[in-house]
Amino acid sequence: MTLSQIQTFLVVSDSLNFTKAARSLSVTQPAVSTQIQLLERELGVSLFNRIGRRVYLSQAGFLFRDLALEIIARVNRSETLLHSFTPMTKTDPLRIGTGFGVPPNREKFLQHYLHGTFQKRIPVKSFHTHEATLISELEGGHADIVMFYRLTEDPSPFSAPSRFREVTVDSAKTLVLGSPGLPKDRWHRDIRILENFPVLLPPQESLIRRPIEERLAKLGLKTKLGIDTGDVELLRKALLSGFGVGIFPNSIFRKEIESGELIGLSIEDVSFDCTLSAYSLDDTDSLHLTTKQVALQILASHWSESPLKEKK
Amino acid sequence: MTLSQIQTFLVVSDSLNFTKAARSLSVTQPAVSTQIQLLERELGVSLFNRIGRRVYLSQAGFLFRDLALEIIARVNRSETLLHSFTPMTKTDPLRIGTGFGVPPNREKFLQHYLHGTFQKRIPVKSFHTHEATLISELEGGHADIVMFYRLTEDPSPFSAPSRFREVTVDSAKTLVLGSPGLPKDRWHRDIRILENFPVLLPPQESLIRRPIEERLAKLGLKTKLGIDTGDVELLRKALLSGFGVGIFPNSIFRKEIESGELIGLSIEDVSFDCTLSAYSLDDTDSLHLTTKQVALQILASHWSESPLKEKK
DNA sequence: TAAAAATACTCCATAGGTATTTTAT
DNA sequence: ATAAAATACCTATGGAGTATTTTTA
Repeated sequence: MTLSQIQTFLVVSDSLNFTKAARSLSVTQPAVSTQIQLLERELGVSLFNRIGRRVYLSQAGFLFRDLALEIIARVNRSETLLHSFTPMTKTDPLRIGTGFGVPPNREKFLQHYLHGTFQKRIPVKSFHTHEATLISELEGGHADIVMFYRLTEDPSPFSAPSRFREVTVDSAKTLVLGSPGLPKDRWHRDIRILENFPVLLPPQESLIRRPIEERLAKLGLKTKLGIDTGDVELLRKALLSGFGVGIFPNSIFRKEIESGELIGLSIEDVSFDCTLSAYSLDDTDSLHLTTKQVALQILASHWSESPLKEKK
Repeated sequence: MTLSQIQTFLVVSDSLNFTKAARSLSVTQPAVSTQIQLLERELGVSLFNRIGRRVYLSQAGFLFRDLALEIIARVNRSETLLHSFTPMTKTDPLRIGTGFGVPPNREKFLQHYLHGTFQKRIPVKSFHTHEATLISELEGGHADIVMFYRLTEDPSPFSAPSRFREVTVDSAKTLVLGSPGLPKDRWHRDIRILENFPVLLPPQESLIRRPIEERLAKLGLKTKLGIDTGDVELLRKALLSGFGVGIFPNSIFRKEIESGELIGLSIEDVSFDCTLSAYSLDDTDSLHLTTKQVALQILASHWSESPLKEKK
């Protein structure tokens, strides 16, 4: 399929006349015939019914027409948008706020890409705080990008979602995590284990804390809550020391799980999908991309795949 | 711009590496270079920043990426959709209901196209009734397609709009219409003329009656309402005889306006845009087009342009 | 008989390949 | 010195044109 075939199809579908279509496309009639035939052969359907010397759109043709219109509309939009594009020159520092479990100190990685994109040095300032604070920071215009974990099926935590652009930086599953050092006979897939150990949870202000607690309450489990802190380092040490088990998004402890230092059990009753999302103000209406949008894209496309490959 | 260029761009924008992209596209690196260069030249922007031997998406590249993804998604959807397409064989008669001002008796015209599309005779039954009745006919499943005029800026009159597919068959403007035979000195653009003649309006049940009356009320005009009927033939005769002036969508009396038998004045205060819409149950979820959807498309694409050309 | 689509065949533009150069790490 | 993109040049595929045939209204 080629764009010129799609365009030819659309013109023919308007006039229902190969000769007229050829004229308005400034080609000859056999050229139109051939292109439509190639398109039909490739799609495996007749787009037009040729009855006598009359031409009608077939059922498949009607189906294709809507999609073809959408394709051409986007091609034209690309052309007008990019043709009138002048790159922005903003060099303000980019303020990135991160919530619970989001690895800090990615400035270097991001700066690298920002430089490649803007061909200009754009400094990055990042800070780490509670989700609730983060959200108001973004809404108040004090941060350009914020990132935090949230339950995948929950709606966006923003009151005016359309103003903010969300990109998924990483997807994770909440897992019950424990040290392999825990007594073998108790460390199995039985949900009851949660009653026999201290249970470490994300901090109160985290957006994934409530769904976890709701699940635990629904199961009627009497868990002994251990540490309730946002300090991931502390939680990591507690888990590794065998102090207890924890319920966290797996990506926070991905390295430990991969190396076997921690084992994660995906127990249906308490685990759910969550998403590491980044938000920024949505400026797609304006002609030019803003730094934050580009940074968002960079975060989304490179964070989980190979976030550290540029560090070496 | 070609689809293969767009696809190449997307692969390169993922890997940010021409050589790797070339490998996964099964072409050579110079081929990728050339295609990206051609694309950039055509769009008039750099899509990638080549810094040293590193490649980064430029601002314009990020802008284009979203559109490119949408284009390719639709191309792929076309291919899967049409490849698994088997034409439907339904031959039930198509029940079309029309409201005020919609020319009846287009069965022959539609049947012609339906036959061309389905290569099978599909009978059409049409009936003419009040808008309110039409809507409940469609919702009750007693009509396949209904058509009526409505104010363009008004929302769809259906309670569950998502269930129904709307296509615009024609666009019109309500005009103050009068015969050229009316006394010259009174027949001008002064809105006050409406107080000195009987004013013919669309019937009560029509969806465009209320907006017209609201405008007249807003202007505080004391109009003498003449005939209140849905019979277009009667209204036409009343207008042509110079009995009074009327306020109707121009397309109802398009022929008379073009021939000069009637003159239409676009007086800002009372005229507004309206739309001749056709609705049917939206079945786009299912793989196959239904007869009514194809008929909708036919109506939309051929009604206003050349509705009668097949009659000769 | 005329008008429209399909077919046959030729030609040329362009996409892609090979070999090489340039550039930066 | 090596790895990656750009360039130069060549080849071949395929799209478009011309001439002709087929079909039907």
